[in-house]
Amino acid sequence: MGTTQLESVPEPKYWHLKTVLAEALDTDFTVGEILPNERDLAARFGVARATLRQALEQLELEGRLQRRRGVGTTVAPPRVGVDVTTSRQDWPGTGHDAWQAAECTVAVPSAAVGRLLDTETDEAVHTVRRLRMSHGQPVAAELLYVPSASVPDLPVIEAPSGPALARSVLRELQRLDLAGQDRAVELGSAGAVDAKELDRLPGAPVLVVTTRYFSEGRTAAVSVATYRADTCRLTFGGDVEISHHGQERRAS
Amino acid sequence: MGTTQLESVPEPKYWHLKTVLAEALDTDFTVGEILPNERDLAARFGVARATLRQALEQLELEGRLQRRRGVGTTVAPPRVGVDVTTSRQDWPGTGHDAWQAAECTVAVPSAAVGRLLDTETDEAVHTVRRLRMSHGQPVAAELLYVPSASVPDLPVIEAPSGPALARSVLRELQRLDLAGQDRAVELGSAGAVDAKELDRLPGAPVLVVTTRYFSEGRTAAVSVATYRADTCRLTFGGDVEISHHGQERRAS
DNA sequence: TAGTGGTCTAGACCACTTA
DNA sequence: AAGTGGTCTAGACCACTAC
Repeated sequence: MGTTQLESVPEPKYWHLKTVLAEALDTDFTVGEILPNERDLAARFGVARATLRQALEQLELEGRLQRRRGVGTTVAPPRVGVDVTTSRQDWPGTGHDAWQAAECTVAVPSAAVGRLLDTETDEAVHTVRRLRMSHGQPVAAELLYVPSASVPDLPVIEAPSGPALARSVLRELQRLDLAGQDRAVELGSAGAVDAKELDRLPGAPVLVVTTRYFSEGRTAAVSVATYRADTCRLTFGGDVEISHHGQERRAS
Repeated sequence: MGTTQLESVPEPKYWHLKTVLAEALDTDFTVGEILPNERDLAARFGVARATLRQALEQLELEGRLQRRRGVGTTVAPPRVGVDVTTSRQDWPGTGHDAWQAAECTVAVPSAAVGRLLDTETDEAVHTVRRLRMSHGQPVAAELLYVPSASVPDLPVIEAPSGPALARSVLRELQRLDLAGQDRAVELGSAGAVDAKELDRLPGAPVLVVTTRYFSEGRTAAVSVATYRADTCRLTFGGDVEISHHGQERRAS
């Protein structure tokens, strides 16, 4: 025999299936095309539906497929690159791909966020909820925590409803001069509310971007943004330094 | 009745189970403690093992559990923050938490990498494999692609074996002055080789960090590093500026 | 050898979308 | 109403680890 492999490694069926499907996606399908349904596919490959689904789940995790209940499984477009580099707060409704639909409440943050903010336990902070759109699709849901100390000039007269308060808080925050920021990215799964806003099922994989904004030696605000992991590629373009070839370059 | 919920939302069992388990982890368990086995847990909660496993998978994805075949399920420690900010190539064997065990071959990269490198199709490049350790555990596996043009002074006399070549390539790369870099983070699943080096099963979720290094107006190298998503939190700490009030800040 | 998690099966029913 | 993916079950066997 060929001695190509000692076949000592019994590759799981779903893994092999995933490989076969991935190749098929490259050659026989175009973006947006719908695949046969799971029962047919499973029968075609001679496996149980659960096994077929394990392969599909992996491909969806890698951003190659998109599955929607009641509709079907389609070939996903390449992930969109979303820039996560911001030197100042983005203004809702301003510009190309940005944050939208702000909402604001005042609440006591979780212990973890409270620790990042250096606030007293049980101290309530302004909590702004925003949604980030890209190409008409929601890509991220953010919770922005702003201690009252960061927005001292917030008009107290108006105790407006959500959206108006959100705009006020963002506007006041804008006035602080930002000393710097601090970012972390990790994998998480979407909670119920985030999932609904991102048009995904609860538990969908997300990239959680936690940002601390510094100003005047304090932590002025903390942002926790959850990006759809299936459709997003987070880009950090801002690290290009002033090159010797004359004009300073900046990605994007 | 309480009218608290219209119970119109039949929460999936595994989701509820996950919530219950997450609370139990916080209150009744300590880091490193082993949980009862899956069959017992499933029986205790009155669900099928597959359903219980769905909950455990989510918790593992969130970095709260660690499961090892043949051993059991243990409570995972908090994720370790690994700094992904580098102004120059890290030197293997140099310093605290760094890259180790370099290996090098010469090969034609995938089409996607070739595109990032601006190389000719079918042009072979030096391919350095490194492993990043943190707290004695492997956290990332990297492939560093270096076109020959970036290391022109590489001693051609020595056509050394893997590790020696790797050191040579890294040393030569070190001599280039780095104009800047370009980073992207996305979710992926570990291939067979990465999985083995990271001590995970194939298909394990990873954070793929793709970095382009620029020098002299060209792309000098491309790095594709896959970080264990279950144990790592990628940090970008370098964005804090030295600004005393109101000096120039980069980025607009 | 015993016990663990990983894979796989063949069903069933549910929630959702579309027509 | 028909068709899709999502959830769930009750088994079985396999691969790995540790004793």
